[in-house]
Amino acid sequence: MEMISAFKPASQWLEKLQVHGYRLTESRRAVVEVIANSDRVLNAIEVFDLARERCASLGLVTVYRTIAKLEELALVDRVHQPGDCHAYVAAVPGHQHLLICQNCGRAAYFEGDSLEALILRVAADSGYHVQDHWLQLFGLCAACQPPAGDP
Amino acid sequence: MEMISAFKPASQWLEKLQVHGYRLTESRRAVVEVIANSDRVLNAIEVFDLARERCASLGLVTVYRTIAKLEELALVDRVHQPGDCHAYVAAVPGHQHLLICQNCGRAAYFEGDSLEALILRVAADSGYHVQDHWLQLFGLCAACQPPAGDP
DNA sequence: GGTTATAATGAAAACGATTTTCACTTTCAA
DNA sequence: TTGAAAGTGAAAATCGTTTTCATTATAACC
Repeated sequence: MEMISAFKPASQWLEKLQVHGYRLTESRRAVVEVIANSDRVLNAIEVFDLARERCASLGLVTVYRTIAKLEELALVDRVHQPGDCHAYVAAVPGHQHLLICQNCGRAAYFEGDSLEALILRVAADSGYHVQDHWLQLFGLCAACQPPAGDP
Repeated sequence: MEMISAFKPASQWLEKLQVHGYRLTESRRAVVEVIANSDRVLNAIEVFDLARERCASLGLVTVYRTIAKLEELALVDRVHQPGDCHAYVAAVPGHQHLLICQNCGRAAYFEGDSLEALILRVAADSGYHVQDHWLQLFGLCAACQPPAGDP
């Protein structure tokens, strides 16, 4: 199994925005670069703070509006975590399962193909028509784990 | 695989509240009965509306406060869904995977033991120390599916 | 390059869900 | 029965997010 990192060149995102009729602005560029270049989940305020380093006049409203467009174009996924449903990550097409560090927010996607049999079985047993699923793992990334032998 | 329904006698919940030093009041009883007797996910307003049928003077604030206590005692789980992270269901100890109807909110728990191998593999590949996981299936329960042959 | 329609902007106001504050009421142990 | 403390509902405060609106910037067209 390979782990898939979420890095995507911001230029591709900007191009996709343009292709869909959206204009390229300084504010938008700043927001896109922050999210596209991050390997962590970020909420609106975090994006705002990071993006203002590139575009001081940026407003929080524009962060929300840009995130909404990026979600619409499937460039960004909204991430739900215990105690926080307001984070976003760069999406990776076709790999919908996330592994998230509960300390630093670092995120990695992985494939979960072995779920199919389980889902079929649950559908058969329950009578539900299963349309979608979420599998997410939470823990500590390598950098955030306490050194071995610590109390 | 067996499907586990979430029914729990409200009296057990009330007893557990009492054991933990919480007092039994009419408002609290009404909230507890609504959630304990529902097989669907409910948000605060839905609980409020249903519980007021038993306790007309009930305030929305008390709904929130009671839900918080029930979560703390692991009697209720907060449910995250695409587009709504503010629903609650009666918890079932030891079975943490949910199947939720996106039409009526009916919820069932199921076991997902086959996940263990997957989680171990992801942990080994990624270097993460995996502490928790969410597996949720979304779809339509038997009652909410359109009749076969419909367009 | 200049012009122009319109998309995008930020500030302020509005919004909805949740939490806090507070004066009053209820529970329950002594 | 009594009294300390927990619990209550209403109102106000708070938080994150969305809407409104007058202004600015973009990019297609000349």
